[in-house]
Amino acid sequence: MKDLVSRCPIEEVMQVLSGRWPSLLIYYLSDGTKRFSDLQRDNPTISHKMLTLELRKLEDAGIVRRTEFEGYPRRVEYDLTVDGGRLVPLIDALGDWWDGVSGAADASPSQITMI
Amino acid sequence: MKDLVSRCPIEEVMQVLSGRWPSLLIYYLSDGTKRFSDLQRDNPTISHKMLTLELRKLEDAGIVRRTEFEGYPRRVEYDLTVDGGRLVPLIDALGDWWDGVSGAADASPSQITMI
DNA sequence: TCATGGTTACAAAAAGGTGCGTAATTTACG
DNA sequence: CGTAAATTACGCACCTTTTTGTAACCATGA
Repeated sequence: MKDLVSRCPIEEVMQVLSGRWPSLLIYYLSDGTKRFSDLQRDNPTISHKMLTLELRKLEDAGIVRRTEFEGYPRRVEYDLTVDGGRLVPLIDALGDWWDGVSGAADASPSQITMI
Repeated sequence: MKDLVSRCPIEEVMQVLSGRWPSLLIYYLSDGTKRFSDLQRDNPTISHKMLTLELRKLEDAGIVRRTEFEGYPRRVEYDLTVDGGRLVPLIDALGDWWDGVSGAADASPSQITMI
């Protein structure tokens, strides 16, 4: 994990968090341990391919822990690592920030200023 | 701006911040007002096209303000809006979090637990 | 003609969806 | 009793869609 190549940590985090799913999966997992099928139910529009790929990516980044149990049918559980847990409030803060962004700001669209 | 469709603010922010460039551009702009060509210099690997597209997206999101000046050759300045400025510490926090993520965590890769 | 900040059209690359196959055991059925 | 189906979490191949890169073109006025 954390084998991304970049000088800038911000560039690296965004590499992990970019896209539609990572933050959502982290959000759902902040709820507690989930199985693959739980996450599928939580988000019905994600394909099973994407779900595995994204979970793998989050695991590699050290955000999610994957635990496989012996038995049949197969059982795999996912939960946030400690680091992953620490990420949650930061993502929440982004959501709050967005809520605070003035939607009425389009009062000044690309103005032309002369000097 | 802010005409994204989603119930979840987190999904919406990520729609804006996802990708390689948004956070970088915000970072460079947190430095102060920049011109198009300054941003090109700041990030030599972004294509001309991407730079305009990304700046446009950030402008639409209310993060970046674009100001066009009369004169020749043409002059356009970009800077962060107040909202954009408030976003900077949040992005920084993500970077700091990433720095703190234990890279040694691959000690426990996809363990198999039996019951 | 140059520089600045774009736009547009086309091509390449990356992301994403769909459907099939698989493992190993239990349950269901004739 | 023999066997077929169901179950869960994927991997893989193929195909479509989206994103991004490349390059060319445009306007301005000194």
